[in-house]
Amino acid sequence: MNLKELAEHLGLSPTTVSRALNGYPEVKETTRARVEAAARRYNYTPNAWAKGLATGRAMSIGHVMPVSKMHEMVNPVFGDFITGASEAYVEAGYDLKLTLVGDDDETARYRALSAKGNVDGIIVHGPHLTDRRIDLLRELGLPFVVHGRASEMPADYAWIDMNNRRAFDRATELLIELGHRRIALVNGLEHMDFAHRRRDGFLAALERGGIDADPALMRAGEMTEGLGFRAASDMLARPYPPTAFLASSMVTAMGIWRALAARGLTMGRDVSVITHDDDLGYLRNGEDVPIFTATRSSVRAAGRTAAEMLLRMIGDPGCAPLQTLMEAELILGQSTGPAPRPR
Amino acid sequence: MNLKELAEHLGLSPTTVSRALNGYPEVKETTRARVEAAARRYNYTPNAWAKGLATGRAMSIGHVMPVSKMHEMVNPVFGDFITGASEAYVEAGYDLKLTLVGDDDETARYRALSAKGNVDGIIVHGPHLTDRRIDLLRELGLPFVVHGRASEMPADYAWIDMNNRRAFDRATELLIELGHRRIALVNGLEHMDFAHRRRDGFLAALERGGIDADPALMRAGEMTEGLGFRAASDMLARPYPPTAFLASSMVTAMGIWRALAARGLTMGRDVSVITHDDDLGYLRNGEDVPIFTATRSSVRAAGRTAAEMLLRMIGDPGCAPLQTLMEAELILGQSTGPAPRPR
DNA sequence: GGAACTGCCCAAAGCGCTTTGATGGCGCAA
DNA sequence: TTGCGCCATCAAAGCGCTTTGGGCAGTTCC
Repeated sequence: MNLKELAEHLGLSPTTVSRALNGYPEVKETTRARVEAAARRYNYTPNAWAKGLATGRAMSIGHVMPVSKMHEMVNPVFGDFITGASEAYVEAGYDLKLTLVGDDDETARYRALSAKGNVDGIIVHGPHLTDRRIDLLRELGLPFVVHGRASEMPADYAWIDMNNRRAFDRATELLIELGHRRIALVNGLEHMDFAHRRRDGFLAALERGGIDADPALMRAGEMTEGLGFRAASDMLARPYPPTAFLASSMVTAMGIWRALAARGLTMGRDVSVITHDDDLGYLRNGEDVPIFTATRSSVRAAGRTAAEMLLRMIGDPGCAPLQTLMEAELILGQSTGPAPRPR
Repeated sequence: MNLKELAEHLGLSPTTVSRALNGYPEVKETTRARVEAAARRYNYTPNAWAKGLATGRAMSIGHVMPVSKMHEMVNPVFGDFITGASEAYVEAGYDLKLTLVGDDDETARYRALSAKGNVDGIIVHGPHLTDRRIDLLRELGLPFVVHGRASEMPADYAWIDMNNRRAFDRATELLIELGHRRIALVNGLEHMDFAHRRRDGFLAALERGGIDADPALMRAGEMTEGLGFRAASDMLARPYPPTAFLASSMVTAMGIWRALAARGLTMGRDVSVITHDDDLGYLRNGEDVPIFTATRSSVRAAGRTAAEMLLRMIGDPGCAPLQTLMEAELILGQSTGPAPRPR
């Protein structure tokens, strides 16, 4: 059933039917009601292609996810982020177009996405410290929101980010207050902006605490369970092992915990662990009592807000780039305790 | 830059340019080369909407993910599945359109997706034992592939599935051979088809081993870490605790492991654990040595195959529904060992 | 009573592409 | 020279929708 057929059924012109369905004021209310009833009855849905062609609006948002060549993995927070964003899209009648790209052909894919004209805006995932994608998108004139920031670039674009620096600063500070002096950082890849900022926060707190950073206690890599396990195993085998760990993700923290267990150490008593917790649906940090002391920030909420920001910018092309900074909460769990007395 | 402008630049008609770019035989090779060069130079990309409208093909595949109301979570295997599927789409020039739906409005969303005509096919995620979606899609006449099966429905649709029954049968058999008699199952929600089949396999192996299934040792729920922890904690507190666990996912197994650790039990010695391992990028089951003994099947490979099947079916509408059954491998890790002597 | 609105509806022109059905030019055989 | 077939190209129709620019009543205003 298309518009023309529907119009014939109703004895109206396509014009009027179109206007009735799109809420234009120049149709009589009784006519509109008739049209809407018929549309429902015949299960009429406007053809997306024709509509896109006629209006120039795609009613669709592109999400471009980098997929790491190394582990051929997509960031596990992605599912939650998308879930949040999708709520906003559904409400606004938008579709979500997903593109996964390897690091190589990325700019080409952005260009194509823009030229094909089948997205109204883009969400950029996983920004690096300097990120050419931002310049490219600005040049293409396509509205976009970055999930995260690119610290080394002028900040005149739209972004939503968690205050990574502050979060890790506070977490480190807490460990110092508990008496820890040998604190290890198991971070994400530090060319990724979020990881770089976390490192900054970590180092800032150490410095305030009068503690020299020890490169041997700092590790960065893709945030897998294995990274946590290997990093912790290595560090614990050293002459002056750390008494506390700061981890960039729950799965990494679980790897650290496994390494502790393998050495017969008890988390929260022998060794303290703080992790960042993205509040993922399938990997809650405990139910009533948190397992890990953690800096927590819901990535799902971030997804929803990012989508809302983008939709607002699409709706009002003149508006300045929106920016949102979310603060993480520091929640106390069972994985931290006072530093053990040096033996 | 659109087709008409490009044609004017070249002093050709839009017809010829279109044919040249789409590989039709009736243009001279030298002309084709000229056209292609110009297209590249002016960065011409055909407008997706116009193309879709003219051809009736959407060049886009819909993925419809149910998002569980209970934990507002999307299945964590999703990211990997999509990564696999996306490889096939990129090669074939297809887009991926993602729709997340709550359990309520699902049929409406499928109808809309079909009527809007902006997908050529659909991948159905998370089928239940009986699943109305399959009837609906058949009725809509849209090609589709189900990731999983719906056991209680006629199997004349296209699907790709892992042999869940066999996998859990073998895993249970292994535990029995190791001397375990009190074996617990911590499963996914059993109205989901995969979980139901795993349960069947588990029960079949118990029966062959002459062991009565104990309802107190069977738990089903959303496959979170918390489920594993709670189920194992409860069961271990019972008068006759299990000596082995079978878990439906890695995160659940990690929850079980945490419960063991909390009671001072060592996995692989005091209590054995086997899990299913979807071979997720960020949650590898150990690097060289597997942490868990596991039934393993790559969900990423499944995603890729599902996409290829769907594309083939779209390319050849006459072809019968394709079906693929993948076998899981049973890999030995450190989490299993002989049943301890009863005290 | 005529002019100027207003309310409701319609015809037709696009949007950018594909595809059908010509068209003109050229070589070749009769 | 005429006639035929083939090659390379083109004009125009159409995909299903929105939107511009009327048009025709009926109403209001001076």
